[in-house]
Formats: sequence, C-alpha cells, structure tokens
Amino acid sequence: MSVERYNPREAEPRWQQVWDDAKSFVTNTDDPREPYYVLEMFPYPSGRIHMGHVRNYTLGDVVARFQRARGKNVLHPMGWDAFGLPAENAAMERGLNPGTWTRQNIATMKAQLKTMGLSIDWTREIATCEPQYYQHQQSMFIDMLAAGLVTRKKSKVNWDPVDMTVLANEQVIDGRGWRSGAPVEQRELTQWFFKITDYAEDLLTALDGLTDWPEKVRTMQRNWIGKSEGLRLLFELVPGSDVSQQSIEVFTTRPDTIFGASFLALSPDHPLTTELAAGNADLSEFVADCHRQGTATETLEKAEKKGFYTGLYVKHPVIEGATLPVYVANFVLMEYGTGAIFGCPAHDQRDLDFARKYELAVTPVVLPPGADAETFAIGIEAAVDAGTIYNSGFLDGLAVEEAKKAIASHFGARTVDGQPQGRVEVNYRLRDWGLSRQRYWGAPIPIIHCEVCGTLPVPKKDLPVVLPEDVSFDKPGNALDHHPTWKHTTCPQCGGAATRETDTMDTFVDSSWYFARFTAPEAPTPTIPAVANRWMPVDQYIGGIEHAILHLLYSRFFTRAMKATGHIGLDEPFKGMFTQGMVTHETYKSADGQWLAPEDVRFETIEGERRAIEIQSGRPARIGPVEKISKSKRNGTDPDDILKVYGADAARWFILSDSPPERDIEWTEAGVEGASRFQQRIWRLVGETVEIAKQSAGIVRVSDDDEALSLRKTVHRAVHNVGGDIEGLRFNRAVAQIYELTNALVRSAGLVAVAPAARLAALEEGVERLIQLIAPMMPHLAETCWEALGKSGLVADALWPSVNPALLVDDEVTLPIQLNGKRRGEIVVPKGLAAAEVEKRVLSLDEIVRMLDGKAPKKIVIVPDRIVNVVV
RNA sequence: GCGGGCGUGGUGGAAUUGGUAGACACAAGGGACUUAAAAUCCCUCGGCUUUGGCCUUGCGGGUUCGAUUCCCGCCGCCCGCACCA
Repeated sequence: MSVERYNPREAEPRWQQVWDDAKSFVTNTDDPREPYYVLEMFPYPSGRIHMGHVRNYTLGDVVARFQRARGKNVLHPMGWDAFGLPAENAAMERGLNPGTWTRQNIATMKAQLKTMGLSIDWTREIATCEPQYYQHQQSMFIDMLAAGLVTRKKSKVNWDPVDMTVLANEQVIDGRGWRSGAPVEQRELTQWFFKITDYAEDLLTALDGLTDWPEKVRTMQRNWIGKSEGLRLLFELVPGSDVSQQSIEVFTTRPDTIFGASFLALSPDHPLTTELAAGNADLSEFVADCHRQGTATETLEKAEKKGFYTGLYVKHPVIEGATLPVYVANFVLMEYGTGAIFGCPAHDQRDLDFARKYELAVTPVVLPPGADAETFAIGIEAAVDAGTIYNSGFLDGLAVEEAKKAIASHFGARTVDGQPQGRVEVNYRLRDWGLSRQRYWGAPIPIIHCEVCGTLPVPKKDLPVVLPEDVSFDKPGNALDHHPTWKHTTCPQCGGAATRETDTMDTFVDSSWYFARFTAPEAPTPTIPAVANRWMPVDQYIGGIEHAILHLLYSRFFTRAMKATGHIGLDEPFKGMFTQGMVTHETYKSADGQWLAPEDVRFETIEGERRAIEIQSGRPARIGPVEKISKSKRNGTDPDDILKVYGADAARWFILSDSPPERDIEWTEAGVEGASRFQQRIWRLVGETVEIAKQSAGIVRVSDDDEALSLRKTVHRAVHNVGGDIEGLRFNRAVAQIYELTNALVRSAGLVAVAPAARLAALEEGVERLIQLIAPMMPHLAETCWEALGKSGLVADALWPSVNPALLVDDEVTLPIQLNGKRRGEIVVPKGLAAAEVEKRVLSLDEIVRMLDGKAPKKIVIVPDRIVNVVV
C-alpha cells in the first residue's frame, strides 16, 4: 500500500476557499456564546509581510482557532495602520502618491496573509487612512477637547531647516537630519497635547491589576511613568540680590538630607537663569554650551558635571546664618520638578561630583548602619543607602523615612513670601502626549483658526475633514500646508475667512482605538458602546515588545479618555498581553566581506564541521552570528518563498515548535523541512488508519485490550495537556506533546494489524483526536485529514475533544528509589499505596538490601506517588 | 549607573509545589530497503569510566532526606531607562 504524498500547494488554497465560502470566521455580536476577543497588532502596510508578521499572526491564529473549538464566539479581526511617514518618503523618492502606494501595499499584504490560512473575519477590515475610520477619530478628538482632555501649548521640536519639517528623535542622527544632513534646530511650536499626565496615577496603579501582562512590560511602564514623592521647598535669596524673584523653589526626594545641603543649582533653561544671562555674556555662553551638549556629546564622553556660579546666595533653611551659593548646572533638567535642586554632595553622586569639582562642602548627614559617627567620611562615592540621620539638629537619630516626614511638617508650618516654605508633592516623569505632526499623511486635526474668533473645533456636522489626495511633494515642508485650496475655509462662528489646522495626528492616535472600532466597524459613531463593552477588553493581545511602552500606554490612556467621553465603558483595553520574540537567522559574509543572502550560500559538512560556500564564486563564505532578520544584513527569508515551497502549515508548525513564543526564534531551513516531514508523517498515519479500517470492515470491534487501553490513556493525556499548553501560550510544549502522541499512534498502527478487533477503535479515536489537536496549528492539513477520515463537516467547526478523566489517572506508579538522595532504583506500586507498605516493599528489594549491606536506615522519606529516599 | 530578565548536551529547548535532569525536536554518526538516489524505517547520541560506577544544569558557598528550582556571594550575556533631584 502506498499513500500519495500530501500536497499543501493543492490543499491549502482549496480549504481557504471552503472557509471563505462557508463564512467560517465571520463573527456575529448577537451570537449568544461566550465572547472571546483575540487580536494581533495590526501591521503597517510597508509593502510585503515579513517573518515577524508570520510569527505574530500564527500565534494569534492558534489562539483564535483554539478558542473557537472551545465553543467561544471568537472575534479575530485584521486591519492596517496605514498612515505614516514611509508613504511620504515613497512619494518624495519615487514620485508615488501616498494614498495609492499605501492601498497597493495593503492589497499585496492582504493577499499574502490570506495564503497563511488565518481565521480572520475580513468583513471587519479597517484601514486608518480611510475617512470612514479617521472621521470618528476626529469626532472623538472634539469630544475630548470639550472634556478638557486636550490642551494646546508650546513645545520644542527638532526642526530640519532644509526639508522644512519636524523630525522625530530617531530621525536626528548626530545632531543632523537623517535625510538632509542639515544641523537640526530646536524650535518652539504651538502643538496639541492629550493630557495623559492627568491619568498618571491611575495608569500607574492600574498596572497592578493587569495580571495577564508580562511583568517586564509592566515594569517598563512603571519606569516610564516615573513616580517620585518629594518636597517642593522654597529657598530665600539673601536680601539685596539684584533679581526679580525673592526665592527659588526646588524639588527634592531627599529632604531628610537638608542639613547636608551645600549649594543650589538651576537648570540652564530656568527663568532665573535666562534673566541672569541677559546681563551676563559668560553665563549666556555657558547656557549655549549646555544646549549644544544636549544633542552632540552622547557619543563622546559621559557628560562632565559643569556649573556656572551666578553670584547669588540663598539662606540655608535650617542652619541659622548659613548661606548656599547658587549655580547654573548642566545636569539639571527644566522639564522635571521645578528646574532647580539643592545639592547634598554626601548623599548624591552627581552632587558629589559637582562639589568635588567646585570645592564645595561635603557634610555627611546619614550614617550608614554600623558606621562610626566620629570617623565616617565621604570619599569619591556618595552614601545613597539608608541609615540614621546625624549632624542634623532636630532630625538627629531618625531613620531616613521618619526624617522625611519630620522635615516636611517642619517646612509646611513655616512661610516664605506668604506661602508654606515646603509642601509634599508627587512628581511624574511622564509628560503630556504631543499629537501634532507637521506632516501630510495623517488624520487631519479638525480645528479651524479664525483671526477673529480664535481656535475652534470643526463642527461635528462638517466632519470628516478629509485629507486631500491631490498633493505634490515638489516643495520641501508639509504638503498639506502647500495644497492650493484645502486649508482655506470659513469660520464656523463668524462666517469670515479662516484657515484649517494643517498639522495631522500622530499615528499612535490611530492605533489607540482601532481595537474598539473592530467591534463595530460600520457604525456611524466611533463605537456602539454596548457592543464595544460586550467584546472588550481584548482577551488576548499579541505583538512585539517594541510597543511595550508607547502604544500600550497611549491605548490605555485613550480608552480612559473614550470612557470619559461616553464611547466605551471600561478603562483597560487589553486583559491579556503577550509579547513575542524576534525572528532571527544566521548571517553570511563572502570572502571579501560582503553580506550574503541565505540563498547565495550552500553548505557542506567536512569532518563534522559545517561550512558555507558562496554558490556563485565557489569560494568559502563565513558563517556569522545569528541576528535579527534585517535588510542590511541580508539574512532575511521572504515569507512568500517559504509559503510557496513548504506551504503555510509547515511554516506555522515550525514557528510554533521548539522556541517558546516570547523568546527569539532562529529560522532554519532544516527546521522548516522537519515541519514538512512531520506533515507527511501525519498524512501517512491517517492513510494507514483508513486502510486498516477498510480491510477490517467486517470485523466487530469488541473490547479494548491492555494495548488499546494504554493507547487511549496516551491520547487522553495528550488532549488534556495540549489544551492546557495552548491556553497558557506554551505552544512549543504543545508541539512536543503532539510529537509524542504521533509517535505512539504510529507505533500502535503497526500493532493494530495483529488484533484489529480489540485495538482498531482506540487507534481511530487517537488519530481523530490528533487531527483535532493539530487543527489550530496546521489547519489545512487537519481539514484534509478530517476529510480523509470520513468525518462530516469541517474540523474548523469541530469542538475541542473532551477528556475522560478516568483515563488521565494511572493505577500504578513508578517510584524512584534514592539512597542518600542519589537514584538507585525504582519500584512499581499501586497508586496511593500507604507509606508503611511502600517502605516495607522497598526494604525487601534485593538491590536495596544489598546496598544497605546490613546497616539500618536512619530515615526513610516517602512522598506518596512521587519518590522514596532512604537515608543511611 | 539604575531597573528587569536569562545562563541546562553539538543546537533549540523540557522538567508540576523542592522529588528519576536532558522529554520532544534539529544536527551528526551507523544500519536496513534500493541498480542508485530521494523518501521511509531501525539503532547510537552530556562527559569520564577499571562496566561497578563516578561526574554533570555558568562559578563558589548555604538551607534540605533531596536543589535546574529556594537563599547568599561572584562571573557572563541580553533587554529597558539613562544626569529624574
């Protein structure tokens, strides 16, 4: 008997068509079954899918298909993060229209994704560049503006004077624009901001409830929000200081060290610095120096602490008669706290570096545990750890935390300039989210500027503000701004001439609510709250770790803002979050150091050593390290080629095997070939099973013998374990279980021929279960096998097999026997056998008696059904 | 510098709550079938070894009857943040 080889090239498109025709993956909100929402991060339509997409969407699809099999009503949509810079770059570099370019890319990538056989509801597809989508974003922007969640303020941007455009930080390379090479200027522009800082505390504390998120992502978000509690503290300038203010406010998290203060330092951007610099050329030169340092020196050395003495003094707030000099220092940030600090060199490394340089006093005021107050001294390392306060008057003897409280109430009770000298304050590193982009290819910000009436939102009845697509890129700057007619409009209030805002929205806005739009993609409003609330939060969100902070944090904020404006009824958009690892590949270099693509190299094994040879020249090539797939290193494999040669199922299976999904995976030819072989192995097993059944057509299947019972136990355990592993996203373990099951079934198929009456039923059950287990991972192969087994309907619609609990338990267990913790033998006993009986049996074993050699055991540890340890 | 994570065979990795370390797979080697190849099937596969065993989860300690797992101290790698007062 010979079974024809399984042909994925024929089977895969066929089943994709069948699923399409049957609308297998179209989801209905009214379906009464329990909803389950699985979502992978939607792709940017860059042109072609890459292996990272293949991994991402495979992982999501397994979850989606598995949850469907578990009887859930699964929402599994797909869309396009379609606004963004590459479209404009294509326009500038190749003269393509951004809209046309984007839509073509979407068509190409959609076709590619379809060949993967994903269980996606394509009727819900959305693209953020279409007015049908972004009009709702504009509408919500207006709602959020009205709700006080949007503000307008000045902010610094990186300005490229040649391209006349704003650059993102990553587009500034060594202080120059990435495209023009021109030195980047800092410009102040008035921009729109979402007031994410209003939610800083909530976004921080709610992280504790996101228990289905990776701890790593939560930690990264905590750090990003950067909460610190401290004291705002006023220092009085000594009388007669020739400046407009009488005091300087600092922020400190270590008010307990106030007795050790030896200087004050202002940021170069502090208003007082600016005031002083106006009459002091040297200071203004110093400030300019600091600004230059901001962009350029990162690559040079670790910026040295530098200061400029202002000539001012402040009164020491707790030491009568003492004064502290005021410096401007390059390491003080205007954006954090008050832009001014007090320096306590003994207990802060930066302050210490600064004090040593300018020969300022270093007075320790926190005594480390066990140190001697008489002899303790600070060298070149500050003492930042906890201890007991000393040298500090009324704070002496307190612990650091107690001293913080004591000093806060001390300063709270005193007044300077008619206000409390100190007040406790919580500070966050998080800053408001600037959403204005001086770009063309984005959602227009629905605002009208009128010279008479000011800045007004576009009335909702006039939405959408449609982005014009008849634009040209022959002039530098924002193409939207250059459009001949678009920006000219009339004021909605006075009816006079007015202009539209030509800034567009950050694309992070687009991706901050698409998951909600998927729940009702055709709705005339941004969401239908009742529908959104039924599906949301997303049960399982899957994507790259690179979005751990911004995208996820913005989405968490935006969901809260949508709640505040009545568009949704929840705070947290993603119940479960999973971050996948990268796809990597070996790198190759030719003899003359050029990167070689995998298809340019062949391999030989000489004396067990694997060597690479450049095919074209026949010269030896160097095998380099395994690295993230990138164009520059040419170590990528085009998913299209893989899908054509091996088929979607083999690629999917390989992706799921071996490497845990959160870790990096190395793409190898051998691996995907192994996956391909495994497909054939399953296909042969199914063929043989069908064949045996056919030959045994007349035989009555009587009862199971031991062999059959043992197989059934293996099968049921596999069903149980694989389900648990998929649920826990441990796909590599699920794969290993399936291999074991397959091995057992293949072995058994050989035995069945001997006693088909007793065993065939068990084999048939096992093979059928196997096909159901692989169905979420290799759906096309599974359908083909399902059909071959003569099962009716689609395996995609079949429910996950139930497990007979009786078959999960063994009535016998093998106990390892240890002697002093080393394994010396084993014993098979009935499960649950009493410890005393186990002990009796173990001690009567010949090998144990021999090893004890007449000595009495000191102790016998028996863990029921687990292990026996004899101690002598 | 701060924060987090990770170190297990030639390789990817598995190991429940502290209970047989190396499941499963890849690679490699040997054999069967074949005119031959592919495909398939079988065997070997951490190290040492006097064949009785001994050693082995980055290194060194500790707790325990028992440690890949818990604790302490090192070493190495990766990621994030980085002058945050």
